[in-house]
Amino acid sequence: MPELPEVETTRRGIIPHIEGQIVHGTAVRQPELRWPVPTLEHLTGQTLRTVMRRAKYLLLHFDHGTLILHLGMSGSLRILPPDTPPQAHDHFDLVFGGLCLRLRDPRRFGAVLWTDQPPERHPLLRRLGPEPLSDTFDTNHLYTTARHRHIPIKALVMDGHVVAGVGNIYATEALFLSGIAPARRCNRIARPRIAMLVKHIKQVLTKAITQGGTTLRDFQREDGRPGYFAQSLCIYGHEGLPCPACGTTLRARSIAQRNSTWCPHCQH
DNA sequence: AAATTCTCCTGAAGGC
DNA sequence: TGCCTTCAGGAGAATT
Repeated sequence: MPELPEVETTRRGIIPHIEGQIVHGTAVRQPELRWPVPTLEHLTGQTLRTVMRRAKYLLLHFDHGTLILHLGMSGSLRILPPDTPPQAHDHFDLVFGGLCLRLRDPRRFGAVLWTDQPPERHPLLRRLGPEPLSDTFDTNHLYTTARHRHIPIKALVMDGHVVAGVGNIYATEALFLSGIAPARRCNRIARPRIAMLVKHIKQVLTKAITQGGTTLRDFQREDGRPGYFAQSLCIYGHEGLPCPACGTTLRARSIAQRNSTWCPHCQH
């Protein structure tokens, strides 16, 4: 499932192919994604200036507005020859000279939206928390937020309004590396431990980006390759297997509607 | 206000 | 072998 590192990997993969290119055409085969896909004929003839990322949203900037893409649970973007026949779940194309940017999303939790406003003002982006890899996401921010909340720390870290783009995989890993149990109430964690958590969130996201993200099932890079961070995961999806640190059998339960793996010996 | 539950969808896995 | 049921999962919307 695409989380921040997968989206960033996708961004870096597509940039060399499409930045500065002129849109020759668009195709919408499935307009019913998470929200209806708008008509995009007005993009024809427009130059794609830059591709940015905010949380798990990709922002394709044109002179008159921004195309906002979200990969949802199962989405991926591919760079393909323009005459490549679409397959099932290939919902959306942006055709440039000599290549095609194609969105595939079997579960259709993804989104394609257009805004002619600065994207940071868009309702979906306006209330997002700081980027986890930016300096504004620091111990102070997470600790002061955590002090006033009464939810499990894992739910707090996965709340995009607290910190943007940390999903289930990387929250699970960062909590393990920090020795904090995912179900622990976030206002009952001492500041030095929150500092460790901030450090490990940045560390695990950064490392995952260098590996091209995590491919569990669906995720593909723009050229069809998988990401290779799955082999670096310490405990995500490893319930029933021994903890890599102490050998205790890893357990899993649902926290805030998300499956959560943890080591009952290492994490408190 | 904050916390919790509901919802969208498909493919995979499990049961019989 | 095959059909039916169950469920994961991002995140906004609805509800408490």
